[in-house]
Amino acid sequence: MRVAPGQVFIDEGGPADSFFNVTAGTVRLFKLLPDGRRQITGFAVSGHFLGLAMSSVYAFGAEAIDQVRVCRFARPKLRRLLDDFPAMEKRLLEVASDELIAAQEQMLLLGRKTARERLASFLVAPSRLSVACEHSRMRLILPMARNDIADYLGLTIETVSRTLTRFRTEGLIALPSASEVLLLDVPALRQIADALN
Amino acid sequence: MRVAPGQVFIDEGGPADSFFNVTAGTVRLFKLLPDGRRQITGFAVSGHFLGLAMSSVYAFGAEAIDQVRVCRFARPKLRRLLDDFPAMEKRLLEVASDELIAAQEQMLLLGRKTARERLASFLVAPSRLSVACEHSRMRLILPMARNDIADYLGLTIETVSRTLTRFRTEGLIALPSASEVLLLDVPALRQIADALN
DNA sequence: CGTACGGTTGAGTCCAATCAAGCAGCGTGG
DNA sequence: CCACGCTGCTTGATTGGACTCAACCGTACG
Repeated sequence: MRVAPGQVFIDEGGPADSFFNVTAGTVRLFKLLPDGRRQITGFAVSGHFLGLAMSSVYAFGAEAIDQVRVCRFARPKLRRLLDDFPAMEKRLLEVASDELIAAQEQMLLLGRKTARERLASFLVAPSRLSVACEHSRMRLILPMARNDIADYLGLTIETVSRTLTRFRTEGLIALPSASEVLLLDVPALRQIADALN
Repeated sequence: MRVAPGQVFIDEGGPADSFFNVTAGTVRLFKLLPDGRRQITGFAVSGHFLGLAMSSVYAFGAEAIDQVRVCRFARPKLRRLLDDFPAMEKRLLEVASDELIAAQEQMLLLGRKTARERLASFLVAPSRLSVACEHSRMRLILPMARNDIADYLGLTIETVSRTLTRFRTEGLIALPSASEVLLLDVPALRQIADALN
């Protein structure tokens, strides 16, 4: 199934009749408040499972950031698949367990870290697949916009922008273009992320 | 296994060699930053599973709030148990899935809700087992201190206190004692919690 | 060339944090 | 029994980091 950029293919509160496996592109997962405030709970890239919530309605929405491809399984089909391959269940438990750990890390970030620490954590997150990586440097391509980063980190777009330019003036990063970040001092950023100062 | 109040029985970063099932009391699960900032990621009461993280080290700490009893399984024993009873695996997946949903809800709270909304959410949370419940009122007994509530909601103890007294002056709650809360207008609190105003 | 959109930058505000007293409950020991 | 100190909670005054509001900039695109 192909999903165009900006298209919502899971809507929060809707009947959870399907299960997805992302095979290409980047997806944002989010929750909304009635007045429009949004919290992005995570980004899903190739390989991620979506909608493994064993509940009747989706607890979050999912929207394609760029061109996305997903494998869609109807819920009964998934059930049969799980019955036929018990190893699949074990795998899903592992995945859920990893996501739980990531979620707890994110709670720490949202509840207790400063804007500076949040941005640093975001940049050096292990999930962030670097394009190029030489000694203590790394080149990142961010598929998401500032808006998404802000809603992921519990900040505003302005604070994200300001904090990034501050990192730039401090020589910690470079910003060749809006969607590209060069980490010039990964150890320093990691130190900020973990509040070791 | 009995755990005395205040005793840490899972420490973050320690080798994850055991799996626990809480059978009595209340446990706080938390993550720490090097400078002492704490985020409580959840409270576990009777029936909750702990340490199902399929990783080699615990991603969070666990500490008894009051007198706690837990069932402890060594990791290999759990493995055998899962192999013998595949239904157990299914059950664990359900549990993990539910916790993931709760974690996402908490991310929304921590990232986007105001102090007022956070406290209201905390008070009317479905997990909160009411002692007495008549029409739109409810009596709660909180096993945790203000400190724990603050660290759970990403606030300070002072803000928790102030917000609760504000609810009191507004006639939404009563505070017979520090560990007791009477919800006088659950619908109104629910409305605040979900930002429907 | 003009418009639109995403990002940056600046000025001012505000909500929650910090700093600092006070207060109430409670177990201890004189 | 009551002063004492301890601990947890509340309340007040002030600060500050992130938000809000607003202008500006640059790139993409019709």
